[in-house]
Amino acid sequence: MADTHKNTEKTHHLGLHKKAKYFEAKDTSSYRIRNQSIAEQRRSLPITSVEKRIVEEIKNNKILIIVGETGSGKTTRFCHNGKVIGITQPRRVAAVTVAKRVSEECSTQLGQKVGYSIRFDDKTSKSTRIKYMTDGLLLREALLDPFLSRYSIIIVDEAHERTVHTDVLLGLLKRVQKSRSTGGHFMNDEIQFKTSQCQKSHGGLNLPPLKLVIMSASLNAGVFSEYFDGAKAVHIQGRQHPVDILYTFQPEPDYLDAAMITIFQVHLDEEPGDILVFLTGQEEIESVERLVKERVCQLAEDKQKVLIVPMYSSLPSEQQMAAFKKAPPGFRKIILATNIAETSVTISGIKYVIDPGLVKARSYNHLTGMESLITVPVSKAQAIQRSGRAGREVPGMCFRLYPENEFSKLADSTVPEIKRCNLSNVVLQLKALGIDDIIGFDFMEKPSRMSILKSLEQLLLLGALTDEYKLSDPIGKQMSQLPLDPIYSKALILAGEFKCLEEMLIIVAMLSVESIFFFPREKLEEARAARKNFSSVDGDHITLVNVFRSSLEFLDKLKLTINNEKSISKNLLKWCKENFINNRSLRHARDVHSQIQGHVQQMGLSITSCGLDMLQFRRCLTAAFFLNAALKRTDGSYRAISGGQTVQIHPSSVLFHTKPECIIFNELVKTNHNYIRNLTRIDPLWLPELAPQYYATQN
DNA sequence: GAGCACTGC
Repeated sequence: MADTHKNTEKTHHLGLHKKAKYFEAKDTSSYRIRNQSIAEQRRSLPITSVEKRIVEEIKNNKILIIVGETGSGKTTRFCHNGKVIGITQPRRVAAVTVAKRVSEECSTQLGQKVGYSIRFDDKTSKSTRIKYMTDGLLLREALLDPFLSRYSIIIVDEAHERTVHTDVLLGLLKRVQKSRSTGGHFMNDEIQFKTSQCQKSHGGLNLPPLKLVIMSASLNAGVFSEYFDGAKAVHIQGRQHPVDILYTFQPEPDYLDAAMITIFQVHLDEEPGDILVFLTGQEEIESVERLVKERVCQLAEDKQKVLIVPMYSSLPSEQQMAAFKKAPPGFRKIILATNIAETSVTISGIKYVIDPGLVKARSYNHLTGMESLITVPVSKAQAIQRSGRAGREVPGMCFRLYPENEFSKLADSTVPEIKRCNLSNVVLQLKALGIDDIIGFDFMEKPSRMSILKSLEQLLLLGALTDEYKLSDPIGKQMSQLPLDPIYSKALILAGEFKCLEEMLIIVAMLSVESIFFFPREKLEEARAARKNFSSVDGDHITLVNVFRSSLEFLDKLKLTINNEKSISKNLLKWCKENFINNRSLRHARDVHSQIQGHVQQMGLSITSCGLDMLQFRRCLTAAFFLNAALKRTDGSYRAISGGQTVQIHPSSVLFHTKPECIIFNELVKTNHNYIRNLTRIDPLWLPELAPQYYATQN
């Protein structure tokens, strides 16, 4: 009863507080003004004539910064001296879709003149001259070809996103460009040696200069220009429709409530058009979905035509597709989305954006090695990106659920990822590229000295570096070749010695993907029962091995009776559903598994199994993950040995109820508590025995 | 008793 009353009161409240009261309409919003002023200040050109100009600019400049929504592909219609133009993207899906579009525009078959290359999927050939790829992949290529000799031009798209890969790539490209114009003197001896061999095979030709184009949607081109020694920046006006930005008069104490009110205000008062609401996570989306559904029922019948669609990454792909479907005639679609709708997916039909201005972001404490997910205010750039989602097809509106003076207090842009993550992988790759002075490396934005030192220390403990902090041979070299977290690469090398490489390959594949199990709220008991079939008393690692092997057995049996690819994957999907396993994650794990298997075979490691001797496997896990050990306290919590933090077993672990005395774990994440995930029980005496370099001096 | 978003020859 009380609930109903509350609800009607709120609905009423909506009626009273019309737009003009609740929101301050900023028709001459800072957003539009800013767009305008760029157009005035810089020589902005309509998109059709821009192409010619850019080709001209690339001819005349070694480096060019292009700012604005360019419509990727416009700049890539030419190439020279039989070399390749490489275009990098932060995301796989972007690399694929842009490549497809450009190859269609050129009327060529994908994979011929225009192709793409991403992990697990290479659509290029000898005749490919325009190659789209992920930036991470180009970094990997640089390990084999340090001068990127195949490329004449490299275009880095979406540079404003400042992912770790983009930042490292920019540093590398700056260096490669300098060395290609000075004949390679810039690189150290080892790389010069590699290059001279490489050049011999190219008939001793000197490499032509490398041209760079940096594309950024950010309004702040200055940082890129400055980094590339005052490189020329060209501004291009976007093809966005105007978006009216509306702010609240007062700060909203409860942003979910404010979001609810706004959803209904738009639905009842504004003309047709879909609504996109930015929320922070799955839980929040589920609860808002329930609340909206409840309140819709209380509306007049002709106002009940709404379609509510949740959208977040861990949603099974069939359900994600629902967000892309058009709403039935007369219906309004309301999409409740995480950050995924900010850049990763584009949903058509959106006219209204509701933005509480918050995001759940990963932060990393390099002192404790602890990652945490915290809800923080978005940056100005993020808020602008979000509001832009309303103006892709028609003029739109964006409701920011905070006052305008709060907007001005937001940070201009999000802190680049390289300043808030574990750098072990970055450091290892730079070392493998022959860059020994990591602290002196010309990063666009330098990570803290502390976090670099911490990574060097970790790599030293893993044996990837010598006492002089040089890449060790063979361990460090092998580790750098594997596309894995360094600690997983080390685990594979160790597993070769422990004769359980087969099992460890499965583990690193399963740990490298998103969550394998899922526990839907409404079928929790069923899901738990399903997992019991795979559970091991030893912990999550062996449980994951059991899942992987069971799925392969099932797949093999299927292949004996059916030879229709489609029907096989349909059956596998059914098997996954029955077992509450995420089909996408499992497929991804199979891909990682076969890729890494190829790598370790090439390295000459022999893939042997420990059979039923799980003791041996657990000892190997201990030798590999000794840095992540924890001891039980009397109260049932745990103490992480290396960092000293108090931690708890994550409820998703098979050891949640068992609580063994001593465990090793793979992940330490702070959400509501300090949770450790993916555990195996071990004997504490194994630690000084198997990791004396770390535990011999400790107690 | 619980899961922001990306990504890797």
